[in-house]
Amino acid sequence: MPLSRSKAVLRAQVIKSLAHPSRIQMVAALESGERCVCELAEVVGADMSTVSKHLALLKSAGLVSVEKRGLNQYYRLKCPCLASFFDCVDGINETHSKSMRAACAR
Amino acid sequence: MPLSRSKAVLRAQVIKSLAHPSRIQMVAALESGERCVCELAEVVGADMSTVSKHLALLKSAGLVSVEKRGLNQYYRLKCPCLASFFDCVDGINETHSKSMRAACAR
DNA sequence: TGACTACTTGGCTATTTTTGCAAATAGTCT
DNA sequence: AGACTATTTGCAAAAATAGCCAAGTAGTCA
Repeated sequence: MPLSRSKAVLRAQVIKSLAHPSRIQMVAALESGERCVCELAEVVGADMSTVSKHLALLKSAGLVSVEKRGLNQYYRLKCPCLASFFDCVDGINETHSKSMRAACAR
Repeated sequence: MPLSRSKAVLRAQVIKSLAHPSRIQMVAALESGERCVCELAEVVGADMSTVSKHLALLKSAGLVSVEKRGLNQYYRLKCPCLASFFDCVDGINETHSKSMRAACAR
């Protein structure tokens, strides 16, 4: 039985939220602990308003949570499985770049 | 040390290739074995040309490989880790929908 | 209260992605 | 060769994303 469209849409919402280099860098930064928006803006080198929108996306996908302390909003990862998720992605890239090199050498 | 931009871009290429409901349905269908383009078009309910383009994307990201036999192009998954990848995604969705319900009940 | 800092939101433009139709390509079969 | 099937490619329109600036909100601190 094929995966239903609605389940595919739910998966896509989460995956889309990770489908941007800046958001991937932000998540990677959050793997070592919570960060406020301006720290993440520093990490990715973008306008704070842009970073804030990226974070809103990650939040609505359920990947991060926020806590306000003083003037700052501290974002943190909600889900411990992302490390293995990225391992899988990196593995695909390694395999793929190898097969690309082999194809070019041919 | 933060994740470099170039590594984040590489990860994003793979993740983007999965960031669409139709492509997710296609990958799910391929989990039970190879499929030709017209079978996958049936699964997602889209024009075959559209499906062909989705598949080209998955291929260039290194997720699938193709083999031509007769008139058909048979696509298959290149990477066994996708199941756990989607488990992680589904887990995020479950956690998130629970917290959404809790927020609404409040 | 007023100045200041951290952040979010609105608005706008630019870019990227998605889609189907039509045309081109490639293999099969008589 | 000619008809037929499966797939890919070119094109153009529509939709979704990303980015920045400016303006608004909220907490802090003198």
